[in-house]
Amino acid sequence: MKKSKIETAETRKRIIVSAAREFRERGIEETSLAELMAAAGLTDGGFYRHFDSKAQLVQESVELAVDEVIATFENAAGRSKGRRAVMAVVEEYLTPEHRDNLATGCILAANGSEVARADAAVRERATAGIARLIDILAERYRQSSDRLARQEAIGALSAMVGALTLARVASDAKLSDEIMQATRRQLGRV
Amino acid sequence: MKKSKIETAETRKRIIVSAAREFRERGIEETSLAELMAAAGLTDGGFYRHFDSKAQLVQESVELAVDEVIATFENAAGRSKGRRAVMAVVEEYLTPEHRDNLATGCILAANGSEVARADAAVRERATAGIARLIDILAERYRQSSDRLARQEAIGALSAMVGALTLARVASDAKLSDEIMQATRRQLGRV
DNA sequence: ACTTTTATATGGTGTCCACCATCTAAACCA
DNA sequence: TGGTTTAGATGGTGGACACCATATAAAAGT
Repeated sequence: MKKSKIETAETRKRIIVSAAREFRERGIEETSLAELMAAAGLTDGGFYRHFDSKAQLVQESVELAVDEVIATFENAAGRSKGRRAVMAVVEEYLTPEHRDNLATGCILAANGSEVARADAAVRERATAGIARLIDILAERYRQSSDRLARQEAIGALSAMVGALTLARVASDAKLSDEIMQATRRQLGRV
Repeated sequence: MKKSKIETAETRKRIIVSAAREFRERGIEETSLAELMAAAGLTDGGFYRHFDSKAQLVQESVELAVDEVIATFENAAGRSKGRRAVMAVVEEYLTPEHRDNLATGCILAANGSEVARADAAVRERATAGIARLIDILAERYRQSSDRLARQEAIGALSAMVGALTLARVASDAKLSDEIMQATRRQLGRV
């Protein structure tokens, strides 16, 4: 049954949004097209009317997820300036809520090691995202007239992604919480 | 053709060693038993003489890989004391060589997001490894009479794992190098 | 109004994978 | 030494997966 152009565009978008969540929740390779289409309320046969391949959907979903982290960083930084703004991002990033909600969280922490092995198109999108996140933090560090703004921004981003990943690996709840808390505090030191 | 007890034990060990490398290189779920057995110089039929399931092999391989990172940390720290020892670890961890050699590198960076989704047995082994790595670094920070030794240790480990993961995602060689260099320098600041 | 186009459903196909049954020859044990 | 056990090879099996052919019905175009 044919749908109108608007509905078709909406369906396509819904598949991407849904995939961006599922990939972060269950992993990219681990999620099948059938699961994805079901999550979007469709059967899997129609998939190829919207995408050439799973690889193409992965690219677009990664791009969307990357845009989401960027928006989250910008939102968290909000109207604050300097280190205050950086710390607002850190405080929102390293929380039990973020740790426990893979589907809506940072793709670099949710799929980091998988993206590192992904095809060039996917890695390029992720790379652009990393560059943007560094810029967002560096800009704030610079507002605190930090001469090593960019270096600190990179160090902070690395620590955030690493800490969240480790906190998710840790099956010991206490250790998991401690990893996030210690990294938060460490980044808060001048 | 039956093999002697010694040979059997050697074969079993060879499969685990080989798997620990392949899993880091290609990913755990992405590596098939047939590939693993071929890499160990065997056909896949005999696999179940040594292991109950792929899950069991994964557990033992992860354990081995975790032991390897721990040994690498201890070795790099060597006879140095305090922050000097920590920096020796960092300088060895955040190098192009480590970045470009997945198979022999840190499992937390190579399989972080995958291990976070793994079964309880695997996560427990990884968790024990994380705890040990933190202890190794904290002990050194304490030698420099750092009152926040444990917090610094956790921050440093998070930054190392995060930076290596991001450096591997980055398809831009310059950015990749910069991520490692900046994180090295950032961790070197007192 | 009527023809053409197309979004999705249904029902495949070929391939890969974890896992298994069986065989064989060598090691083990009495 | 002869019977038993077993490491590993060979050749499955059933299920999952990416992807495809076809049918259908509704939207688009004339």
